[in-house]
Amino acid sequence: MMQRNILVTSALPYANGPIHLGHLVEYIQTDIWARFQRLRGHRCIYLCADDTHGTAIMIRARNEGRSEEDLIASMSDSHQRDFAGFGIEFDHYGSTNSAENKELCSLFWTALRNAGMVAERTIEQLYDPQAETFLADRFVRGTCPKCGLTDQAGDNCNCGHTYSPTELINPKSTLSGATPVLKNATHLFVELEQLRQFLVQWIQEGDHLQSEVANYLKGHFLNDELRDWDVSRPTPYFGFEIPDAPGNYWYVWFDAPIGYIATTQQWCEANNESLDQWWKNENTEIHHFIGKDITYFHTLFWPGMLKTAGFNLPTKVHIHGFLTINGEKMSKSKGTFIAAETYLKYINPAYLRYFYASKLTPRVEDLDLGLDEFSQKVNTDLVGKVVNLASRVGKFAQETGLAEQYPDDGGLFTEGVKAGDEIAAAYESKDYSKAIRRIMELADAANPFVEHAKPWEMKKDPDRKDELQAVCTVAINLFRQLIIYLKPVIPTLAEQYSQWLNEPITSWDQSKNPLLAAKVGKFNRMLDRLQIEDLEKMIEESKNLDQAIESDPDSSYVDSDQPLNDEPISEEISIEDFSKVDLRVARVISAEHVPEANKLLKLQLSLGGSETRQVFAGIKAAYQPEDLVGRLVIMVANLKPRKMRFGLSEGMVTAAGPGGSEVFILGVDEGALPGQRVH
RNA sequence: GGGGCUGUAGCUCAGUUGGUUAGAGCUGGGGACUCAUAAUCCCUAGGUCGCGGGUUCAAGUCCUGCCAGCCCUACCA
Repeated sequence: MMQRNILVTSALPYANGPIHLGHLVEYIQTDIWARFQRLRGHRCIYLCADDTHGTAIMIRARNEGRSEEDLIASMSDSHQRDFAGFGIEFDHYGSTNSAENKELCSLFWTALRNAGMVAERTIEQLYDPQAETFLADRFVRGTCPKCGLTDQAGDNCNCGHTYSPTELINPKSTLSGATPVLKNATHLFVELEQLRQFLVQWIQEGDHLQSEVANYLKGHFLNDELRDWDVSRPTPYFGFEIPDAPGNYWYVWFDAPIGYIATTQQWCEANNESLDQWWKNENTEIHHFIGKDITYFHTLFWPGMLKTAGFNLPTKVHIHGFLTINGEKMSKSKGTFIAAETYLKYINPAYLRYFYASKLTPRVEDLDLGLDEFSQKVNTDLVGKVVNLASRVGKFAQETGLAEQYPDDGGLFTEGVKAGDEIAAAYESKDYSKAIRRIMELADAANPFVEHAKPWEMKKDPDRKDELQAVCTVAINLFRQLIIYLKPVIPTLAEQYSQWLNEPITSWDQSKNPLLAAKVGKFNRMLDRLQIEDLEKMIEESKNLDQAIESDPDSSYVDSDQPLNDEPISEEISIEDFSKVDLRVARVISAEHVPEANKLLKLQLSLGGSETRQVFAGIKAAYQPEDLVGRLVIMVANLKPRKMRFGLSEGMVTAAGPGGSEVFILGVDEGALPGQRVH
């Protein structure tokens, strides 16, 4: 077999938050693929790094009163600890804030300049004179220029209008509360349109992308002229200063993917390898694993940059969907926003690796972690079928050892060898669910063999010792085959096997020949059943963690300042101003979905007696209609009715939260009656 | 509104280039065994393959229309 040289990466996690189960969908699937390739005898290096630059890091470091370097160093430690906990085995873990990365950024930059692809344009942007920084749209709030609503986001208003932050009336910086001023800033743009022909071809030919991704790009980007990409940010910015444009920094998404190469270089230096061997060599494969949210950075900009700078293009960009838990988006309040660290306290990481593998397909689909399904699958498959096979012959085998010749097993082992090719093909094409399915079919065939042979009867008859040895030899070799096939997913199980039989598993091909004439050590329990209670504890702790997040342990009521930062307090008003708003207690008497609307529920609210109001509320993602009926809510009763596509909305239901599924309706303590005014 | 993906047994999914009575695992029901982590084994139930057209000797599989779900995008709050 020809040995392939394969370089694999996962997306670089951003250094402003801990690793959670959603991230792990990616790192686990990449790790499985890399381990599989190595087991098959290929050269495969798996590289990753922290993504460390940008405004968010700068602001956070500022808020925490420490340097950016300090922040990213501690974040990198915690990321690497979490990854190690899940058995993610990087050949090297770097940082985008490295000397190597800086140098490579210059190299890419020069190439883009030389290719005549960099354009300079002055744009007018809001600037916070107090924080001394330019403000991205999301850091500005103010009054909507179209409808006059106060405290609206920098790029769009609750009234539905979109605009530029420069059009906002009375804008405020969310960083300092200061009034931003308009300031000219020169930005540098990469003219991607120049590479259009190349990109169109690269995207649609050569199987670099899943077909649905190629279609998506074709429909969304390639139909129109490719817009210039703004790759510079004026000072202050945490990142690398652009050498030929002092006072300007490369935008974080410029230097992040270059981090793949910089990390390779660090690895090369440590291992006496040449970078060109990996990144300028047509015999090397480059595989990026990423989530669907960062598709266009990796499928448009990145290939464009690589092409221009003369590096290898990705052989394949593998794109996956998001994680849902029990069919819903991860939610902090429901305790399903589970940090890697929290999971590790309660549950064996091998189980998550197995479960993800059993659900992953080559398509860009969201993966659902149903907690009941999770425990059931782990317990029936891994414990009941796989490990049980070894467990049930463990004691006998310790006495008999393995036979010199492989006994007649009715063709089971040979079947397993045949299946091995299919399983390998499934791993290769990232169809892990298929691989797992085939492996479990083998396990399903193995247990009846032991059952029908009845080794426990042989054990009672000294004359049948050879038969007993034969049964053990078969059972252990079938188990061994399973373990080898599962090794990319659950390497720890292979290690346990190796200790037991004193045989290291280093190659996929070991599955083709049975282990014979070997001593068998004492069998130790390999996996415990997954307890529902542990899952419950994990959820409970995740809920608490959310409430206590980043709080001072000495104080029980230290809440994050994030909400206030996101949305600062509005300008002062008089009591008369407030009294204009007529808030009323109302009872939800009916609630239903609006078929054509994505976010709206249609509510009928009763103000007591025969007074009712029809209100459309953007809470579909957060509430089920049936859960609302009967509840008391607080409504704005004198709001001018608004005609919507779906009907007339005669008021507004009050709620807090950023939106989407994070919406929390205001309630009222017991005793309040519909129609009563809120004073 | 535009684009994409999906829709097969209660649940999770297989169904190869269209070819005989549509499959598996789990769950459910009945039985057996005791080597094994209340594990295992045997038997069994259960499907108008989202719906309607069309192509074909033959369609879960191809074409088309519709419906539903999810995602992206736009609009709407």
